Amino acid sequence: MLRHRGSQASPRTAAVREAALDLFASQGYRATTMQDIADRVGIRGPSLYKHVRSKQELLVMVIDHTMEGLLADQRAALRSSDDTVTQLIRVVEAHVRFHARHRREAFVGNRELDALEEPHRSRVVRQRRQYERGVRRVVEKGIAQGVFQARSAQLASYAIIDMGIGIATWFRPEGGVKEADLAYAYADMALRLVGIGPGPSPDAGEPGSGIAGVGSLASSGRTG
Amino acid sequence: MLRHRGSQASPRTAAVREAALDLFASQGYRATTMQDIADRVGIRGPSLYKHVRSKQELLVMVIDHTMEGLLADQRAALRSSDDTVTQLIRVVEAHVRFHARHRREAFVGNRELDALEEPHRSRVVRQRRQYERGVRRVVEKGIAQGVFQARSAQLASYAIIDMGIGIATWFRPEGGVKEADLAYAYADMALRLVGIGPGPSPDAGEPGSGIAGVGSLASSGRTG
DNA sequence: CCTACCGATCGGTAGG
DNA sequence: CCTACCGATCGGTAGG
Repeated sequence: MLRHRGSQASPRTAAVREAALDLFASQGYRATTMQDIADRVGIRGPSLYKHVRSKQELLVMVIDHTMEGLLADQRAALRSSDDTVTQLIRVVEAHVRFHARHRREAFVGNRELDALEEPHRSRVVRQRRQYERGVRRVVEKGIAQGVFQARSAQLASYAIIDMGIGIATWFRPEGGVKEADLAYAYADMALRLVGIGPGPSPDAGEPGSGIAGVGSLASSGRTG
Repeated sequence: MLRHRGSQASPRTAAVREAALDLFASQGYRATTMQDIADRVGIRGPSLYKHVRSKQELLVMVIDHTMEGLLADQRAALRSSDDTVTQLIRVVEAHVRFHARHRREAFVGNRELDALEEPHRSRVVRQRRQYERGVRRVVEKGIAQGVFQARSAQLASYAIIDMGIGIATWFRPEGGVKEADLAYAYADMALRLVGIGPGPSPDAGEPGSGIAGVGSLASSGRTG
């Protein structure tokens, strides 16, 4: 899932993209200079232009690639079943797994959307709306079928999406929370959110323990 | 709640802070020039330095003010009752109301944390941890008392906080969703998340209608 | 609060 | 992939 497009280009070009992704995630797009990227790769600044047309192109590639992966994963989840509950579970799990596995990409896609020049920004905004619609339709279908209860399908789907997006902010693979456990926990919470209450079996987790090892990407802090 | 500190200074100074807040929210801190701020206020760029020491100081003021307001609201919510369910409801409602009412502030506080120089950044990160702890402790207490069921207090509180943060991204006061309704809806969802299932009375909302008028701050798009 | 201006940074190009 | 370098931008200061 989400094999780096860069792996088809020269190794150097792939390294440039990886360096850009990492720096955009940790410092921000505008705070990252072409010099920073070149240093990371071990070449001189101007040499980057042998691999890439502009700094903006690097951002476009990172965000486009991310949105395509996200949408593809969601489509697969939606196609996998006709059962609404199963669909919601899989859509949420795909969402969560993506944000855990591709934290930097998701983080950049969220924070640097404004740094995208037209027409790229508008295209990505459309893709994001489409992605949100995918979640909302499942919630609406469940409500119509009487299997979900929710005050507002719109608010419930925003809440579900936003809690998943937050994962990219604090999740750390080394932190001890396994991606699968995270996906299951969030799917359970999403189901509860829409009025289905299986919840965890009371002895499924260790409630008081919290889950260790939450660190932070870049500056991490959260809330505001 | 959260009266602009600027209102104590000269009207011009207040205008400078307001312009900075608005521009930081819509364009980002780095993308905003002192020239932009001066234009908005109707003075020349260098004249800004009669009101403010630096661009960074403007960001520090915005974010500090925001964190103080957020923490004060949370403390009031926590002090208001000993009942854990009531506390969670009020903490979530305060969180949601703040992110709806002070969207720009919350947005800037979240997105521009990295743009803060030391020691400001570290201080704000500590405040954010404190804020998160406030939510987590209520969840932990509820679990210990047996009134909440959750796999992980940590994950549940992150989910609750993150869904509220998301509000700053899409909420529009003109959008037709009233702040109070938003707060109630999110408090209900938070309760469900921790295993309490009152949910809305089945006829409390219009499920299929979604809620109209969700727009976007700055570029808005979400997810990524 | 203004004009004049500085010093530094930065994305990108020229021309090998 | 490199050296040399340009043009533009920008935060901030000098000195009224």
